Amino acid sequence: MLLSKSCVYGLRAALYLAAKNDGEYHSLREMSEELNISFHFLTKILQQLTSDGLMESYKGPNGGVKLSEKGKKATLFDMVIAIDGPGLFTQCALGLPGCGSQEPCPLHESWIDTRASIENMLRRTTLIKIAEEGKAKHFRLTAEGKFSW
Amino acid sequence: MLLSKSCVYGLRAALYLAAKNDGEYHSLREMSEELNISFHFLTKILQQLTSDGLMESYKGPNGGVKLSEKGKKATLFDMVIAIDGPGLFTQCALGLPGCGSQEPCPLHESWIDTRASIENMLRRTTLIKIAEEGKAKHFRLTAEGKFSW
DNA sequence: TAATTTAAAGACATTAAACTCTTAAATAGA
DNA sequence: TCTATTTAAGAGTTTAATGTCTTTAAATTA
Ligand code: FES
Ligand code: FES
Repeated sequence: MLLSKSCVYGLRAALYLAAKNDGEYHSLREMSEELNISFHFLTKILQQLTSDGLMESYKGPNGGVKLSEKGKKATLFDMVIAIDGPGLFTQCALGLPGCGSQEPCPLHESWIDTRASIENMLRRTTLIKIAEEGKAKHFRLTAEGKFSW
Repeated sequence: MLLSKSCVYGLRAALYLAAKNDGEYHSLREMSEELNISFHFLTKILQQLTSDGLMESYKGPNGGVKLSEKGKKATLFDMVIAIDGPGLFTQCALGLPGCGSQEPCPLHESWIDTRASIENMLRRTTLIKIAEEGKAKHFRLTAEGKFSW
């Protein structure tokens, strides 16, 4: 898969929060149930996004997480970088160490173009924008489509 | 990573054979040493390509593997399908089961375009063509660049 | 202060990918 | 026929990703 499971779960959760778009904290329990993601696993992932500054968390009753100001401006690219790191956008298609025009592998020229088109696609869209669209068009965010924006 | 390690190793080996472009069988021992790939692991991968008809193998002294006729016409896409399967070209970017315009996820429209551009990139080039270019321009095929076409 | 709710942190378990080893089967050549 | 060479097949191991559980810390409510 292009993105790791952690990354996909993080994205779904971020889109959930972006769709709510209230300033409220939403608990991980609520989100894990709505989105059909393991509670503890989701916790791990969102901790990472919180420490990365894309989300803010609050402990105690009525606590939870919400998008930070930074998170509200974030693109899908920012999310992928935060969770999976930059590898997808920097690594050689043949897995060779270092990827550059200095000592390219046979796939280099083709791959850097394709890689850039993936990156552009992810940079193009903010969480908020895609969540608004999802809400308007009733796109699905879970396996069963049972989640309603 | 976009492609699995198995897939990358398979590609490197296929490019090795495509570059030789003699009708000869090349032993797995030779290839694993030239390409810095674990002998036994490479064996597994090439067995798969052989049973898929992209390569032919021959046992005994002076045996080994070579590209089949099908393999000589094969593109990078054919190789990826043979080793990693079609998932990359069919699956939902958010990991949801089934991916189609029937019940799209919020990334669907963006993703199918990007996915197609990956697929086109891989379909565009045959092993032979890319190996010829690699040979002509002395591109590297191993970590240290020690392999010489 | 005490009880409850929630995230944080980290240990632990499971699974799938990556890698290794051993034995069997086919072929060639002495 | 015997031995060496090579792929085939399959079992076994290691490692990294994924998923679960327990304990701790912070905040709220009573
Ligand atoms: S060196 Fe291989 S893709 Fe750049
Ligand atoms: S449904 Fe998600 S990418 Fe097609």
